[in-house]
Amino acid sequence: MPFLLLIEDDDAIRTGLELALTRQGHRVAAAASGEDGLKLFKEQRPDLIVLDVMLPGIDGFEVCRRIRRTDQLPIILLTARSDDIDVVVGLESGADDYVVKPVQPRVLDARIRAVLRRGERENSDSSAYGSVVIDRSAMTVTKDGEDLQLTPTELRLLLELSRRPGQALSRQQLLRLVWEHDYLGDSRLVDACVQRLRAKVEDVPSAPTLIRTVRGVGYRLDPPA
Amino acid sequence: MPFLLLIEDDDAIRTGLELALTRQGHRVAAAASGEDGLKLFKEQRPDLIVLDVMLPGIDGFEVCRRIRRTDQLPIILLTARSDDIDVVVGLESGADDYVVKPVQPRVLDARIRAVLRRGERENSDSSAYGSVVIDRSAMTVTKDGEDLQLTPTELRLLLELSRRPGQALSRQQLLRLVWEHDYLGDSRLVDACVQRLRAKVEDVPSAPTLIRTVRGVGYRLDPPA
DNA sequence: GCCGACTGTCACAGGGCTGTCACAGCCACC
DNA sequence: GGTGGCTGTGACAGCCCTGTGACAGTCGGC
Repeated sequence: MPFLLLIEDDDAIRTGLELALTRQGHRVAAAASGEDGLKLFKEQRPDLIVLDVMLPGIDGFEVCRRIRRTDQLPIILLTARSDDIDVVVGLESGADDYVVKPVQPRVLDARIRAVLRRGERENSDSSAYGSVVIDRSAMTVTKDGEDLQLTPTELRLLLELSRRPGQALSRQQLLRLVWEHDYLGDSRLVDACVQRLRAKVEDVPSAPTLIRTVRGVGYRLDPPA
Repeated sequence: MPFLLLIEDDDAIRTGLELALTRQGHRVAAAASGEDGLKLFKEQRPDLIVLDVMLPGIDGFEVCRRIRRTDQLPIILLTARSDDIDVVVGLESGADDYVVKPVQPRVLDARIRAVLRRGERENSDSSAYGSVVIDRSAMTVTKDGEDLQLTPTELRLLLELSRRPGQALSRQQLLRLVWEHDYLGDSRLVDACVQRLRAKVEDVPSAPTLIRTVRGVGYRLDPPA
């Protein structure tokens, strides 16, 4: 049974979600502030954290960053504002997913299960996307059983994308993850690498089904149907 | 029935994993610190160790190194941080596998069984890679039945590679495993030894099929098809 | 349908990575 | 002390990778 920590200052929402998530088969601990949340996190070591962004005192982003300094457990951000700024800041502070309030408990539940499943897959050595199989320990990628000769950068790009299947990653994020650069002027660096990767990985590179473009954001690796 | 030693300081995680692993048919001993773990290891001689990295006092890497000085039993590292640094340091300190927390018990169970299976194969006195046969008890390597006169370093390199067939090992890792050095400047040490080994082992040294180069990473011994 | 913004594509030059080799120190063994 | 084999080093060359910038193509909003 997954053990969740819910950090949310609004009493009504917190109590409601706590009840709903418990009913859906999770074990739930709850905190009403960032400080309490961090304390509870250290004491109880949950499997996953659901974290409100707007908190009195330490805000959600900061809580997220502090946890990320030492731990890698999944974090889902809960935000009342749906604008893209929050999403980007949130993901960059290390969250795995975000959900916009008001949220239906079963939507949140679905996200929770998805993120936990993703974690399980990451722990496995190889993952398959259609005919493409990524073997993390051999550091090889095969398609229909044949070895794809990926270059180091292409491989790193694919590995980072595959760590977050279904999640859109901005060029900025990819630049940080794959190239360890901070600033991407308006160069086509990421696009060019994606193009090269597609040429090797996709059946029809001009109509990609694995590595999808998310217009205005970046790219996303689609999980198998 | 496999006998495991679990070394983990967090009471909740330790108890939880102990219970889960017992249910999955393992016999489990548990320790809450590196010191206790080493003591228990010497007393009880488990088949495999599951070892947390972040421990008070002696940390997991150090525990791993100390055990490796005398013993070759499989060790699985448990780490909260998923960044590559830890993974690399972990494998260099002699671990056989690592798992990122939070971990689902059945994922850990799968890893344990995989590592044990691999161990069985390794402990068998000889393994064959195509026409090349490694005889561990005689410490000889033959090709098409003829004895290959490998030098000590070449032999150690081949043995380390063959401990993890199909897994890419970085130059850094190989340096630690084979030479017990810490720093590889930009010397060609590993490459040179690989070259010499290939000259003796491969059919066509310029087109190696056994010891493959993993560009940007290092080398990998390909298991027979 | 038009326009602007965004993305795909490509060729090229520079550079990083690896394979290769000769050589010198070192060690063990005579 | 001599000898021979083993090993690490550094230089070098070649190849492949990679980032860039220009341009074309595409998408979405109006």
